[in-house]
Amino acid sequence: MKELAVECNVSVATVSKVFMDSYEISKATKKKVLEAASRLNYTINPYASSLKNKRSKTIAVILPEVADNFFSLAINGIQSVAEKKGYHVLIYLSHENFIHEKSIVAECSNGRVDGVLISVASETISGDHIVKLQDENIPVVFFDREFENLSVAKVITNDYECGYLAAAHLIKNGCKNPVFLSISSCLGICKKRSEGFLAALKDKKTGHPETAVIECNGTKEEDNSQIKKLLQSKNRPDGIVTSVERLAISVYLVCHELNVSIPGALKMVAFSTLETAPILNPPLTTIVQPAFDIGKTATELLFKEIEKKECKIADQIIILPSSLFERKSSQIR
Amino acid sequence: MKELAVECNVSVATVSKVFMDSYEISKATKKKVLEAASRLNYTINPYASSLKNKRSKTIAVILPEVADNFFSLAINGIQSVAEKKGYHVLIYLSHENFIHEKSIVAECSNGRVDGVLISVASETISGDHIVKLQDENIPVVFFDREFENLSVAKVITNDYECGYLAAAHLIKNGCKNPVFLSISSCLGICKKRSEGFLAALKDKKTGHPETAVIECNGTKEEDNSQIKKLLQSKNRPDGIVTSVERLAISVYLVCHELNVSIPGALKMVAFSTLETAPILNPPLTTIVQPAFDIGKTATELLFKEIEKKECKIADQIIILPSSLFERKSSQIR
DNA sequence: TTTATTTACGAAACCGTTTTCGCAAAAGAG
DNA sequence: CTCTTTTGCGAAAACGGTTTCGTAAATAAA
Repeated sequence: MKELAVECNVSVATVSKVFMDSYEISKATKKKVLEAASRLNYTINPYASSLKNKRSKTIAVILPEVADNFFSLAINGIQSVAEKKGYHVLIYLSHENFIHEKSIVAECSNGRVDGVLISVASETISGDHIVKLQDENIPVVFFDREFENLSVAKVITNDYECGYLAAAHLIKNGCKNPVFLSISSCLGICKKRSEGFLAALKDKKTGHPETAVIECNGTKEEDNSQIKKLLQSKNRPDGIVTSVERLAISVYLVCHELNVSIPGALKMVAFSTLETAPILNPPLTTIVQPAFDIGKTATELLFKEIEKKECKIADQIIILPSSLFERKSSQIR
Repeated sequence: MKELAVECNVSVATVSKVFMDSYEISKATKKKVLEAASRLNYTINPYASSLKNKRSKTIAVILPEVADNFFSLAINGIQSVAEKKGYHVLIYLSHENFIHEKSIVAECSNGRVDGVLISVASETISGDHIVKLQDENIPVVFFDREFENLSVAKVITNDYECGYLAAAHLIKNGCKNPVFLSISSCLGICKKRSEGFLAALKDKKTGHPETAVIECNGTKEEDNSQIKKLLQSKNRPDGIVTSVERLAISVYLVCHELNVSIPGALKMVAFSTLETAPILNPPLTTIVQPAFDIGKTATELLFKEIEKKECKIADQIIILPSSLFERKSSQIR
């Protein structure tokens, strides 16, 4: 900037003001400086700028994993609005691990980011790290996976209703013993989905509510063998609802291996945004979350607070409904 | 930091040195300062730090899109090493658009990042923006999708061989007229895969090399209708190799719609890391890239230059082989 | 005991911006 | 033609660290 200043015979203050597009500077000098800048291809140093403004123009996105198609789509939504605002997006992966998530969140509190979007890990058992972040005046928005009972803005889907819907759908189609595969009993998303699921079981007086929610929170191999055992047990279910995408794939793989016919012996509904759902064998009935919109809306909400248009977003809850796509995996045949 | 200094009765210089773990500072004061820091929960301001060191501890990852499972896995690999090094990861999406890619790359040249990992957009028709980046002394590594004829480090897979392998596999299994669905004639990855594909056609004296490479570079809908037309034409292929994941899904969807039997009427091989390949209808023969390792290796290479362990990585090429998983979609029946 | 060296720390300059404040010159008002 | 206001710009002080260099005290060497 100093070089540019001497090149143009002005002060650094003037150059800075040109880049801020200040009204104090005449058209003529603005033009002169900008031309010289592009000639020397000079651009503002973002960190010096951040230091001065206390604005990083960066947000953090904390995800449990990125292999799930849901999160890929959500990232797209997030990116689309961040970019429009001229913001940069830092990605962090918690790998479903609470300790890891805490250390990531801690990294976000020293001014590195202006806001945080987070979908909590399945192993997260406390919201203290999030509260601490808010205490440091960093806006936070949960998207999809919230941690309950916190005064934090959230963009989620209608999990309870969808849990209910999934169970009701299976029961309507003849299931006598449907089960729900959860990944965590702490996770808001799983709790609500399973609660809705159980409510349907009770309403329809079907199945065994006491044992109908099964937790799969191991490695992929552990989950697979757990599912295998489940499908070979004497009280094996005739219907499964999976709470996340990867469990749906596991169930399919196990069924192919054990020759369990879907939907003949087992009907399935999956919470999933899998693009390949219609071309699976058999086509998979899915409850699909509006992943892109969840990401987009959460980011818009975050910016409301970052830009102080709306000072307190903390208690705002936005619910974007999911929808059931009925396919062969859950049909009567 | 100033507050912390007075709290501990030392100078800011000393505090700074404590955090740098300088040998100049005694065990005792280090302990004192660190304790006070955690009590006041103080952490170093990253941007002030970056400004002074000219190190951002951040790398950029530029991707065409994130919906493709390949990139999700690659991000995991990238993140795994960046995290170990204490680096942060900025994600940018080019949406396959060249102009967009250029503006993203430009953003990376003002010190915001210490290095760039890029998988180029399919519409990228020049490498000037990349060269410019290198001129600014920002290390760059291509991963998976390179732009050819540039002196830039790259981590890629054995595309030519795999293209050859795919065609040979189809021909061996009885295809008389296999085609290759490309997304761009400029993209190194597609060029090599299609060249390998064509070489096999010539070697085996099969098919119509002049018309065997078809470019699908439109929207999803445009690609779908192009594929539909292809499968309804009188010279319709009896084998398809798709260069990217999304085209494989498109072909399957179209085949389901048109009732084209796979592998009866059409055999398929896809370049893809789709986790659902074995449970598709029919199971899909894939050539799977070691996505995680490509990301990981590329990042390691990048850090070699960032940390100046190896001054010039520019011409290094690392090839990680892909492997063919034969499934029903390409079998003789 | 004197001199040389090591240890532990502080003062101050600097990294590249932004912003306040002051001040001329130009323009407008009376 | 004087007086006020506006316009256009520069000097300098931050922002929060890092680093060089200097120095006093403690230790070692002679």
